[in-house]
Amino acid sequence: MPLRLATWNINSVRLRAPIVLDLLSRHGPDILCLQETKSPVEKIPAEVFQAAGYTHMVARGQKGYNGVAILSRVPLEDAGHRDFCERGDARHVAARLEDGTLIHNFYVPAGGDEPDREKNIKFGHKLDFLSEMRDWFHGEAPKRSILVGDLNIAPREDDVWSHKALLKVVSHTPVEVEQLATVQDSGNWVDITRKDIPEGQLYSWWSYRAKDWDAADKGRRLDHIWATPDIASAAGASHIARDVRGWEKPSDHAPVFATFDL
DNA sequence: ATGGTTGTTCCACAA
Repeated sequence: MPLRLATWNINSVRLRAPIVLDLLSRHGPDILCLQETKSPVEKIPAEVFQAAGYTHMVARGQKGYNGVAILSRVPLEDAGHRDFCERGDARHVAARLEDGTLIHNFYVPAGGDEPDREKNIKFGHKLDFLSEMRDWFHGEAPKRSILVGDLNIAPREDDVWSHKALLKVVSHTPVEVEQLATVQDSGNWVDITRKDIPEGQLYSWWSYRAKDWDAADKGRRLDHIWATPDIASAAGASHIARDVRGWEKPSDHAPVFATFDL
């Protein structure tokens, strides 16, 4: 059975419930992982998604910031979460499918503006979060696992509109790119999007601040789908739905898709 | 070098 999976930083699930429904009806993923829901779990309009066939939800939330949720039309169970950096932030949740496949949904800290942990504690928090991910996966040796989310790092030169212009911009600095590589190595994670689309510019986020995001096209690939090697070969059909960035009242992120023949 | 936009909450802050 092919499993169609999507990840999308929704930037308020309550405000954007209508376009979540549009995405579900037009693209019909089996599982949709959301980040920046910005809502306590009990205030997520789960009944609206249930009515559309997405009868399962695993989520963590808090008031105003962060928040992650997994909506599914196939059965899955809550597989817990980890409180990275012990701040009580809702930035990770995991779910297990009936066949045992584990799905991690992450919202990595954005890291502020200044890429220097001495001057900017948010950047330090981002690096510490990534170190904890690395150490955790190093100990876990994940199997049959999928990791998705807004990792807030665009690792490759062709994951940003200008490598040179962004070398000192948080999300594409060498220290972050190296740190993300250590996370990837620690779990033997395969970048599924780039396995399927190895060549060319690829973005999943465009700032709200650009006056014409589509024409300027100053994007970054911040949203990722990874998998462990035992199921990476079963993955395909990767796609970033760029057009969604142009919908009514859009998120600044576009959803990323992949299919797994599990 | 600067300012540009959006969302939530409370009278800023985070992205």
